[in-house]
Formats: sequence, C-alpha cells, structure tokens
Amino acid sequence: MSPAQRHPTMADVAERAGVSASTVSRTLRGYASVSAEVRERVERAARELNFAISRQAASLVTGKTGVVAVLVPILNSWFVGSALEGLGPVLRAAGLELVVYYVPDMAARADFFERLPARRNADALLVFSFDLTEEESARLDDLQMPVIYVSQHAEGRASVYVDDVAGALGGTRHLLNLGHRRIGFLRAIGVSGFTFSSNERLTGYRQALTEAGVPLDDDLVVGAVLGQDRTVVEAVGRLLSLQQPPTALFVEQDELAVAVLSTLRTSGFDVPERLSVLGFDDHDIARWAGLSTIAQSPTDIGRAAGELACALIETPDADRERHIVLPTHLIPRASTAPLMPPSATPEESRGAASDGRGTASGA
Amino acid sequence: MSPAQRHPTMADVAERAGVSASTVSRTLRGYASVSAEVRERVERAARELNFAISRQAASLVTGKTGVVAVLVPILNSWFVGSALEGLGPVLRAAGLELVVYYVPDMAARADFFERLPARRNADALLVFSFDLTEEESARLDDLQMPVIYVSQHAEGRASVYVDDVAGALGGTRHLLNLGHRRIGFLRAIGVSGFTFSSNERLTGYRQALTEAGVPLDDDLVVGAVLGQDRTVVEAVGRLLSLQQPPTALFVEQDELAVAVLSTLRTSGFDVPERLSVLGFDDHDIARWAGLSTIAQSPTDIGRAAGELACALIETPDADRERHIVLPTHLIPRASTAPLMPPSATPEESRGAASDGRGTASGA
DNA sequence: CTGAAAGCGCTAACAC
DNA sequence: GTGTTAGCGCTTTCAG
Repeated sequence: MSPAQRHPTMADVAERAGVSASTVSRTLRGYASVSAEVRERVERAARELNFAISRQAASLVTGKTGVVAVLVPILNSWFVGSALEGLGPVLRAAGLELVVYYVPDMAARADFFERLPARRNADALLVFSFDLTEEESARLDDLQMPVIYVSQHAEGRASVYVDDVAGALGGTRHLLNLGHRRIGFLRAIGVSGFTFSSNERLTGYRQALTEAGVPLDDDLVVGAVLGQDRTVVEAVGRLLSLQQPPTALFVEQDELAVAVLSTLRTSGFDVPERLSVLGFDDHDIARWAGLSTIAQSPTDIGRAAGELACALIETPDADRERHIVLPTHLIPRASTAPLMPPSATPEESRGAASDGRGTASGA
Repeated sequence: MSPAQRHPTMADVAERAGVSASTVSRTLRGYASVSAEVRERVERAARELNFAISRQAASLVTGKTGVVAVLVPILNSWFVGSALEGLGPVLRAAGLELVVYYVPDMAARADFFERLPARRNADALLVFSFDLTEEESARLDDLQMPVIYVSQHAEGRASVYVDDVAGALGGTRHLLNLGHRRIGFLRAIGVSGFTFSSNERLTGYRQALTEAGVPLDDDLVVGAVLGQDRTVVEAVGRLLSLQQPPTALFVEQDELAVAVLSTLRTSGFDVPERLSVLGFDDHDIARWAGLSTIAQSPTDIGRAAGELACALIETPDADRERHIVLPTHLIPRASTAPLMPPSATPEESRGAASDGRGTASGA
C-alpha cells in the first residue's frame, strides 16, 4: 500500500527531516533546546506530511490523556449549553479535548457508575447538576482525577456554583422594596436525581422576609413541575385563591416563571398590575417574555469550572476542596412593579395588603 | 508507593486471576473462547481491582480510537443540543465516546482546520451546520475517516438533513389551503459561515405558489437577522406597508417567527386574525408561543447521523456519499387561521384578497 | 543540542 | 483454551 493509506508517524517525519524521532517530539512540543535550523526542517517535514500527533500514543507514556470529561444529564438545555460554551475556549487554550458523557436516564447512569468509563480516559471530570447519592460520589472520589461539581455545592469536594441564597435574598428584597408584603414563592419540583438549587433559593427568600419583619406563611410557598402546565395552573390558582393572595410571586426558575406568565395572561390576569412576577436564571426566554429575574451566568460557571479543572490537573497536590461561588444580579424588566397600580394614589403604596383589584381588562 | 496510587493494568488483573494478560484481554472483550471458569476468575479480579481499560493503549494497537467527534459552531442551541441528545444513545450502544470540537468563531475555525485535531483521534467526524469553503471540505476529505455532514446536503459526501424544500412546500400549501393568496416569506439572514437551509425553504415556498397559480412577488420576500429585533420590526413593517400587504407570513425559523409574533403583539396587530404566521423547526418556543410550524426533529437527525457514522466506521469500503433525508410535518397551532376572520361570512373565504381589516381591538 | 534505547498498556499472531 | 512474543507511536532517561 502507498504510504498515503496510513497516517504518517513521527518516524516518517524524522526520516524526512533527517533527524531522530526524539528530536521531532521535542520540536513539536516546543522545547527550547532545539536548534532553529533543525526546528525549521522538522516543522516543514511535518507540514508536508500532514502529520498529526497521536494522543493515544503520547498519553500512553505521559499518563495524561489530554481530555476533560463532563457528565451531563441533558444537552438541549440553556444552562448546560451555555456552560459548555464557557468551558470550550478554556479547554482549547489548554490544549485539552472535551468528551461528553451524556447520561439522560437511570439506566445510563447506572451503567456510567458501574463502568466509570472516564477512569483512565480523562484527566478531570466535571459533574453537572446531578444529585448524586453518597455512594456515587464515593465512586467518583477514587477516580484518581480531579472531580469538579458544577452548579452545586459538594461538601468536601471541589465545586463551582452561584450564590443562590444571596440571589434569592436580593430578589426578594427587590419585591419588598417595591412595597410588596405578600410574596409567594413557586418552587420547581424537579425530576428526581437532578439538582436545581431549590432549597438555597427558598432559604434566601425566607431570610429576606425575616429581616424585613414579614411573617413567613407556608401557604405562600407552592410547587409545580416544569413542563407540566397543569401543575402550574394549579399552583397559581392555589395562591390566588388564598384569603390574602400574594401581590408578588418569586419563581425559582425562569422557565417556570414564563409558564406562570402565560397562565396568567390566558386568564386575563394582568402582570405586573395585579401580580409582580420575578424569575431566576436570566434564561434566554426571560428576555423574550420581559421577565424580571435574578441573573446567573452559566457561561461564567463553565469557564470557572474549566479553569479550576486545569489548575487541579496541573498541580495534583492542590486543594481539591476548593469552592468557587459566583455572584448573581437583578435584572428588572416589565414583570415586576410597585405594589400599587399607578391609577391609585402613589402615597398609599405603603398601605395594607391590597385585595388584588387592578385595572379590569377584557381579552 | 502503594499500588492504589496507580491504575491497575491488565497485568495486575492477570496476576490476580492467575492467567495471562491475553486471557484477560480476551475475557474483557467477550470472546467466546474463554472457559467459564477462567472468565469468572478474571471478571472478579477486574472488579476487585477496579480495573478500567485504557482506550489509549488499546487504540494504539487496533488503530480505532473508539471516539466519534462532532464539530459544532454553537452548543447553547435547541438544534445542536437536541441532535447531540439523539446521537448520544447511539454512540453509547456502540461503545463509542463523544468528543466535541466547539468552534464558535473564525479564529477557532482556522485553528481547527489548520491542525485538524480530529485526525488520528477519532474514528468519524460529524460536521454540524457549517457552511464550509471548498478548501475546508477538501481538508476534511483527506482526514482518513468517515465525515458526515449534518443538517446540510453536501455534494459527493455523506450527509443527513431534512427535506427543506418539501417542508416549505407543505407549509405554504397549508397557508394556501387556508385561503391566503398574499403570502410573505421572511428569511433569516444568518451569520456568515453557518448554514440554515435558507435557500431550500425559499424554493419550496416558491414552488407551492407557482403550482397554485399565485404569482411570485419579490416584495413579499424580506429578511431579518435573528437576535436583532430592529431588523425584524423593519422587515415586518415593510411587508405591512405594501400596497397589497400579505395576509400570511411564512418565517424560515421559529425563533425568528416568535420575534415576529412579539413585534406584532406589541403593535396591537392581531395574530392570526389579521396575519397568519407560520414558522419552521418546531423549536421549543414554538409550543410556548402557540406558533404553527413545520416540524423537523433534530433528535432524529442526530440519531440518524450517529447510525450512519457507526455504519461507515464498521465498513470502511461502504458508500461514503450516502444521503439520509428526513421528513418534516406540519403542526398547526393558533398562529395560522383561515383568511377571513370568523366575524365575516365564512362563505366569502375564497373571495378576493382582503385588504387586511380584521376585528379591531384595543390592547 | 541530538540520538539510542527502553517501555507505557494493550492486542494480534502464533504456538502449544 | 491459553500463554508467548512482538510491536502499535510516542516520550523519556541517559549518553555523548
């Protein structure tokens, strides 16, 4: 067979450049100890032969795979997609490749933890938004590589996440500052096995109410399942039919908040006139929907996770329990407004809870 | 150092099981020629040692990397995300890993085609939605591995895509069947370097009009840039201010169509009463927005691409110019309606072109 | 500054 | 059925 059938090896490049394979290796890896003249010859030979190094062979001897693996429960998602986009450039800059373990269901998950294919085939593992069992985490612990938990705080392990408590605190304060006192909270009832920072956000909400002297009322905290519109309708209905219905609603996730907006719009219930709605995430659809929200940046999270991964790969004896906590910020849009509608006298705005009567409007 | 510090190798497993490394290799790869008793011992030893095979070492000798690479311009995207979700299970079933080359800009792109990191490090490459130059395609041609173009027809190369012409034809017929005769078409002016099947969809639109005897009118074909709402507003404005404005609008992409809906809603222009709007894709937001659309399934595309990749990897002498064309189907929702509003007499619905006056309605 | 030699962990002939 | 042997294509001592 002609040599074109087979990938050229370093030996081929070496022969063409009239040097040894070692020299080719040193040259291609940028060692300073190679003379300019030899470097020139080697680089030309490599180019002419279309030589590409085999990571496999290299990693066999170095022990490094040149790969960072991510474990994700979903790929068609704003959060994961954005995080991977943040991660990508970091890895490229470090000369690392990205392998994706897509584990959408329990069967795939069991298989992953059973075989742990990342072992020996990656230099670090990023775990996205999984609510792992202690046993699963333990399996990852003896993977002999840095494992970084993304978008969740993992006790005793490296992790990158946003400050959900502070975010929810700030969001709730925003509603309080607008004069609202009856503030509902809509939780996302997640698919089990995944984590959505639900508890932290609820904590921040409660903390803000407490520091403002507003009594907590469990009736104001309801839940709905993302994607099941019926549960959204029910949850909203439950809130609005309370003796003292809320005048503002903090929804744990933008996607859910948008479903709320759509439900309210359908029933002719004006936002923000009769109910202010605040989301969390700054998902793309929040902008579409004009939803006020607490923004987090998944891209930043991905980038930070990538940088942490690189750092931990480089210094194997580094602090493997480092936590990187990213900030959030409020983005006020059209879905939140001061308690009293402009048609009422603004001076009253610190008055008692409204009974929810705003401007009536037909479809 | 204790052996726990280092990954166990096949030799370790072999020693523990009291057999040779070859036997371990054969056992772990499921060769039938291994006796039940030995298989048992080997598997136990492997489990006890937490042995994981090194792909690197294996691929060094087999020449197969066990990796399928994808080249994507974006990751935070409904299409790419869904396609990867379709691809994932196929690869897992075949024991292949997924590596992602995320190439968001021209610099990264130049670098990718310069170094071609996939060379020697993957068994197949899936190219997503890139509008490659002939030179770039040629580079991929001599990659010595199957290259599959996803979501585009690549002449003389393997590809997987939906039938955009037929889809747009069907969509336009839907509008024609509803009685519309003045039908606008909104093109997505893409970021250059990416492909969005724009021309094919326009072709289908024209074909449907022609076969229905409706004269083509270039004034009805306008363009807008996704993400730049100003361009959407302008395009829609241009259409509506025509002497004979359209009564229906076919928008090349759902995301753009949703921007159109939002523009129209803002200006109090009722959909579908005064303008029917039809999208293309069946993007998640189409459901949110109640947008009628021509559905394609990126998941199916990803799955088909994965299966094609596996097939081409298995049979190196297979037909490397295979095209897989997937169907689309119409999903009617609330954004398209018969030409005449219900308030008019239904019998008139086949009458002359309306001048666009529907039910007047304040906000 | 460069070359020779050894070996990373595995698989594929080939013996037995 | 199972063991032995010889590399796969690199990097890394170690000489010089």
